[in-house]
Amino acid sequence: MSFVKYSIQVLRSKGYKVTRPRKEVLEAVESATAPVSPYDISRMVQQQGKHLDHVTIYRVLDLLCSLNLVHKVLSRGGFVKCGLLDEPGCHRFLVCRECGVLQEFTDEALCYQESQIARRMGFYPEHHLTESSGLCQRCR
Amino acid sequence: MSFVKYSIQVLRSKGYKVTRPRKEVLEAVESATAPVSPYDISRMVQQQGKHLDHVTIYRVLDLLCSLNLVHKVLSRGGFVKCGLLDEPGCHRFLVCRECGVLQEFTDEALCYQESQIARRMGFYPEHHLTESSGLCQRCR
DNA sequence: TAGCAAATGCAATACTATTGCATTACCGCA
DNA sequence: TGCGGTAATGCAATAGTATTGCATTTGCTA
Repeated sequence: MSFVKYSIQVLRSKGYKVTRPRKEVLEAVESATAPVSPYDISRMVQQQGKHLDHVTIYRVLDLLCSLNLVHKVLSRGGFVKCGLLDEPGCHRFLVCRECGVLQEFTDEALCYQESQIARRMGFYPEHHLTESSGLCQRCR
Repeated sequence: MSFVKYSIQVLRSKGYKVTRPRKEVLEAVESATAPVSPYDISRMVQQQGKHLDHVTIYRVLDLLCSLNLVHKVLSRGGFVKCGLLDEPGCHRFLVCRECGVLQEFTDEALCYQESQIARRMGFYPEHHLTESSGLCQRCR
């Protein structure tokens, strides 16, 4: 099932309305390989002759993040669709510093070790943020 | 040796001038346990009856980052002094979501594993960004 | 299809970040 | 210690990013 369709299902199942703005944000994120900012999305929508207020885009992205349908990539200041919709746990990213292309993966062992170290230091971890920057195969 | 003194040494050794603004930014960062933003620093300096232009603060922080004397903590949008000045390699952070207090550590094994996985996925990693959020002992 | 609550759009505003250029002040050298 | 050259700063202007409150619209249920 496509990212957009799956997301719409999730929205409905949680009681959120499926609106035109939400669908368009989903489609914009779906079509992107690299992280896109709220204003990127605004421009993408405009290029199709439509319009979305940027405030709406911010709010939609917030919601999608809270539902784990998209991730915020801090090192890029942008958002990507979640590439592992069915896999829970800690998601990690490889981001190409040249083209911004993104690959997503999880690794339970790594996540476990990280938590162990944190706890040994008296810290109670809830969420790990991991973004590796470097070069993708193409840009190399 | 204190963070400020060490940093001044590094600045000199690389041919950078040791100026009043640079010293004040270093002192502000030194005194903070949680990440501080450029404008935070601006306010801290003002509370001492002094003044620094925010543009200068941005530039100083850029420089200090490039010298690995401070780190930018993306999940907080702020900067902290490097807590492991003598240890090279990949630095990781535990950030308390309540009070923002930060602990820094490195772990070669983790870093190595991360790189291995990345390479197996056709990616050439250069830098790992890891920030775990959760609760510190006090806030728990 | 009518009504309600959720969601959007708009306006205003605050915060964050960057650039170019004139002026200042740090540092090496006499 | 004082001077000159250059790196660094401050200022002004501007662009980009993010948030809030409120009136209006729209999706969804009955």
